[in-house]
Amino acid sequence: MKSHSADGKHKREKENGFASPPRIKMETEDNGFHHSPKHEKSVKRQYDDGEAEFKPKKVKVEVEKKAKKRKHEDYYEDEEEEEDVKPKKKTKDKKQETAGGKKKVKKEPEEKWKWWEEERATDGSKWRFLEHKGPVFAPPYEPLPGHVRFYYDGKPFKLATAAEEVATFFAKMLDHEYTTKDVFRKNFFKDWKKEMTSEEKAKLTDLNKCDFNEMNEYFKAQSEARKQMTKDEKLKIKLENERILEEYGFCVMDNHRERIGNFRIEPPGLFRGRGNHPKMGMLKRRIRPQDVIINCSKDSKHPKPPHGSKWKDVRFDNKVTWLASWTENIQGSIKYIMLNPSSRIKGEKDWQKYETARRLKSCVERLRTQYREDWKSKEMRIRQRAVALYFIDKLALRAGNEKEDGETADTVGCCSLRVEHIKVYAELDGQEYVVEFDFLGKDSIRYYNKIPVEKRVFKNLQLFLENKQPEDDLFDRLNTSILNKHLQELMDGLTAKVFRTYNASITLQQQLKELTCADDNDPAKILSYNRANRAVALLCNHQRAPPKTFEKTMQNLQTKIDEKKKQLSSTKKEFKAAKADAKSLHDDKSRKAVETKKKAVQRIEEQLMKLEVQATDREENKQIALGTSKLNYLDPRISVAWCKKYNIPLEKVYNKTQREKFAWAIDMAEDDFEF
DNA sequence: TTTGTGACTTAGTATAGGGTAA
DNA sequence: TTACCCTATACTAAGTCACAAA
Repeated sequence: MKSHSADGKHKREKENGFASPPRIKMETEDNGFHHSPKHEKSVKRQYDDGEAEFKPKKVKVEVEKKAKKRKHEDYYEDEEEEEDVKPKKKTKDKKQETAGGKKKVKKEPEEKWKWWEEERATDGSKWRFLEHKGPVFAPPYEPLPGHVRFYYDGKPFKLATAAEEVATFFAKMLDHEYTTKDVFRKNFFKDWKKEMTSEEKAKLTDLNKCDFNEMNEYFKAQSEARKQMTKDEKLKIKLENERILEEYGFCVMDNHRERIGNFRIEPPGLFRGRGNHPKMGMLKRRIRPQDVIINCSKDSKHPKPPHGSKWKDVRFDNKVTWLASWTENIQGSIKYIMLNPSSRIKGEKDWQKYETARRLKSCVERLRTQYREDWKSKEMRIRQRAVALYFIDKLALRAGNEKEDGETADTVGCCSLRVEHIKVYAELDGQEYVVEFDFLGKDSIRYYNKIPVEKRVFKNLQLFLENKQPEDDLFDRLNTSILNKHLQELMDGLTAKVFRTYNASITLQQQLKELTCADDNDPAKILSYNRANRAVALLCNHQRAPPKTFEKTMQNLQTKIDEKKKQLSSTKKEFKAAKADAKSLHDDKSRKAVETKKKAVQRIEEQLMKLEVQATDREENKQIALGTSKLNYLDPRISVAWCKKYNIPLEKVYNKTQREKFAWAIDMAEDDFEF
């Protein structure tokens, strides 16, 4: 492929050259050149450094030069490529008109922007030009029709709009287990009261006397009606959604039209934390324009707030990647509108992440030697640090920041493990020095594991546990900040989470090597791939609730398999009979019949084996989620290389979205890529 | 040194919608 | 053509980590 495929050549660079940002205001230099409405067709930029070494640290001036150089080209390519998905915009500004003037040939091979072949900014700026239309707000509340009533203590009770809206949030969730939980109900009722008029407040004093059933039925009927809509009605909605996507779903960042990840503001509703969340049921309030901060370039066409409203603020900060933000009322944290994973800004970062992990690969043995040594340290803090690091490395645990208690579910990671989360056994089931982990991690997913550890680790753990209560910290002299500072000293850019990325990717690579048989057919190879992926998901503890229809699905599959088996045996019989015929008749026709039957047997055998593979795959996947590791931990170049090596269509491994996200890897990885 | 904040990545689940079997 | 099933996508919560402020 590319002579300048990046693999292995960039190891030493500071990944994407974003050194820590000297605070330079840039907007003024920016000066609008990005708008340039020229429409010379994108003659793909030729690189002076065609021989490919990606020069990591160009000085800023050079970056600018390049930017200027391509300013007329790129934006319009994107216009072309979007085209088969979206209806072309008719009106709009000058650039679009000029662009629209070009003849579009639909089936023309698309030319995608290869940002990974371009220089990256080194001054800490994330973009030079940013224009967008702002977020889409949740639709206003539509009061219930008169016949849908809320009852209190068995009698209809008319709620004012504010309280009614919040009541509908609860009504919609009635079938959910959440609404039976004490904490949820308590939080809900408290927040609901805040929305009530004084009369309502006086009257409605007991949630148990509130009857939301009629409302619940109404919403169910509505969703049923939506399903029953005619094709035409559905199409109308679809087109409207496409129109909104077209208008609000994209921005222009540095000459390129890029897809926004989440352009809709989160609608109001009841907060549903995960696990045992102390704030479940609280009211997530409606976000209005005056809550929203817009970020764009000064010289762009600023987004207009909805009629009669104002933004909270409009800023021009190109040191960040977000387009809009607001503060959410449950935890007081900030929510952002950002770009899609297929965008340059996300892709660059992703690529960088894997390059950091690959750098860890080249020094991980040194670090392991070091932490082993540290197990013997005289200092408690160093021993703790070393044991924690061992867990992070060996078990791919998360760092484990401290959390404010009472504010969130009680979950932990490595540094925040408590005494109650581990048990140590000098001997267990015939193994020496076993540690048993049992704790809730991110998203309150349980981590349970029993592993034998080295004797020194074991002795250290015993020491850490001495004289402590169950609720005490296991590593009382350690936190993520201390750990990461240490890691930073060991390798530039190293943090705890790099180990997860590294171990996940290296595991995939090893497993693929181990499991793939060149002689297998495609389905078997793909099963091997999925198994390799599964090994990683297991390592990272990526779980999912078994799909509700799991049992049924498996049953259906089994039925199919049984039928296929029957079909196979009868076809085999026919094959035998045909052979017998041919033997006695010796004519062409019967010989042909033998061939036909033979092929039929083969075909059915193949189908059967496909089904069986599918069943195995599914069964093994029951409680394991592959998506998370595939999307966030596995260097996509490993998968691309594997597909190339074994001639497996990439679509078998990555769906469309994933291929878009990993376009950089697909373009640059050859079959010999080594992580 | 500790605490808080902001930006960004990672996470599981709900649901829309497209394909397929009946 | 409809019902069903499954996948892709949308959604948003919950982490990590750097840096600033106290």
